[in-house]
Amino acid sequence: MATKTTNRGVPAGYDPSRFPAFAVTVDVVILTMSGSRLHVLLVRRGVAPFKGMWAIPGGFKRPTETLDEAAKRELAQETGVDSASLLTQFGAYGDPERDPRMNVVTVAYLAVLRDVGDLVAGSDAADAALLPVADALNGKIELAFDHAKIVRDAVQRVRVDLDLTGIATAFVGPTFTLAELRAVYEAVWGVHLDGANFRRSVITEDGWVIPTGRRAQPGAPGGKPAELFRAGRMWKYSSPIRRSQPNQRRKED
Amino acid sequence: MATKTTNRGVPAGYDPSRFPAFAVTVDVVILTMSGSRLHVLLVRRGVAPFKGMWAIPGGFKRPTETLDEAAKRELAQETGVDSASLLTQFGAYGDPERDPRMNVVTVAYLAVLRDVGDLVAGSDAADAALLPVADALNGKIELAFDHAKIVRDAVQRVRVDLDLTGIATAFVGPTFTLAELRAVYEAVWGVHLDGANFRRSVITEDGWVIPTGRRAQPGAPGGKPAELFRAGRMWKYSSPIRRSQPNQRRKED
DNA sequence: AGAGTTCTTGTCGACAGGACCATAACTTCG
DNA sequence: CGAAGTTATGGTCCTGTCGACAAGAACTCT
Repeated sequence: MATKTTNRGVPAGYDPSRFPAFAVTVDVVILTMSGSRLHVLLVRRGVAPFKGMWAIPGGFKRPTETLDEAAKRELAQETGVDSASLLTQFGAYGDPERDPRMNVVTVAYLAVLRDVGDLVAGSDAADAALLPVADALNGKIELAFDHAKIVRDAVQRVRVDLDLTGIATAFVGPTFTLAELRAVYEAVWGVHLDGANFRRSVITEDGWVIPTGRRAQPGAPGGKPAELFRAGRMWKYSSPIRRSQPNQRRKED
Repeated sequence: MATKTTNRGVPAGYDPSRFPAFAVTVDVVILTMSGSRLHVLLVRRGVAPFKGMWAIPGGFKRPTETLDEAAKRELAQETGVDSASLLTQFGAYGDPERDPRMNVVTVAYLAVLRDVGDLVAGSDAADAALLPVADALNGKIELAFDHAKIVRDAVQRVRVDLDLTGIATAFVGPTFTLAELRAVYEAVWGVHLDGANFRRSVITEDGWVIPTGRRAQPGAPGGKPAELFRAGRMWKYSSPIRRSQPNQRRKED
């Protein structure tokens, strides 16, 4: 236990010049809202292993690009969207047996898009689909590799980011109603928020939402047409809405 | 732009069987409290590149171990501590030029320890030291590779974890005074917390701190001896103290 | 026109959290 | 030993925040 390390912690008997080689991939969990529920973009694998199963899109990192650039490239290839601002790295996965073919370490990114539906249509419909995250989390949809855990971690991350950053605006369009924005918080957190209180929290202090003067078309059952807003500058730093009960006070140990 | 991808997003003209090889390392940012200030464990590099500069400890991941196991092994090698519970992965770094020798992707972990001082003494004193994180962040200490950014991200992470998890108890010993616990929040967040209000927040609801009946020895300037507590079960889920002003309301855009 | 739905404004009360003061219990110094 | 200084602990007060709830406004459908 006295074998101390000076140079980057290389233990005795381990030759640093003959380092083990890994494949490095970048996987992207693409989340979006569809029908007031959270959805994830999945692709169906055409080759073994896990042939025919659903998986999150991804690919090899190239030696000349950064991890962020690789994620941006994968996102553009899969959806055609070129927006790096809502790409967030949230984890790395390197279990030895996670890929039966070889040693592969993957770095996972989270991308939040609004209405990716029409973009998926550009791809082969049989290969890519928008599926509810609830089905992926409860095992109703079986995912290849360790992608179930990756999706679970991504949802966990977006839950936290929702009251730490302004990621909520990435789910909605350039203009939006407060009900649309509220639906994001409700779907991701799985809670119910009072519409009146939500409006007050967002409206009172300025910098969060800016009224456009226009109004949205009411839905099928009618109702008063909602005001249309666009995001203010304050969303870049945090969210005006905070999760009420972050501590669950569970009974079990 | 129509080159669609079906199998894990491998683009046309890119042979997946000849994937680029990377070295994968695991670096550990070891944080601890020393004199009411946040400190980080750094080692001095003995070989090129960046010979003589400070760096965070780390080493190659082995093909047979997971990333978490590699981080745990590195932590044990560096400090002798074998406690996996406070090891948290917080980022992956893979810029092509981050290591001038070869393509290396590193996965960064955060470890929070109490009083690592005596453990460092077991190592060669000239090679490892506990230095204030403030000096590493403001550039007073120049770090090798992109380790300055890694340390910055680690501090950012522990700031967030402090009001989302019970990581505060990892900084203090098995028994502690409320002043010690408060010092953790104050040092990491850089704020001042009222001692009386802090006590009330932690004491009122039970499950957070459990009185041991004993009292601590007062320091040099005297003062009433403080009660000694140990951590309750609620720390496993969240923290009783939350950051007051998460939104800075900055003027600039 | 009337019922149903959604959006929007208003009111009220509970509660958490910060500022502040007073007291207790220890130290060191004169 | 007494006085001054320091820290811990308990108490009060006050303000702002947040949730529940009620009521009106504006639309769609039958």
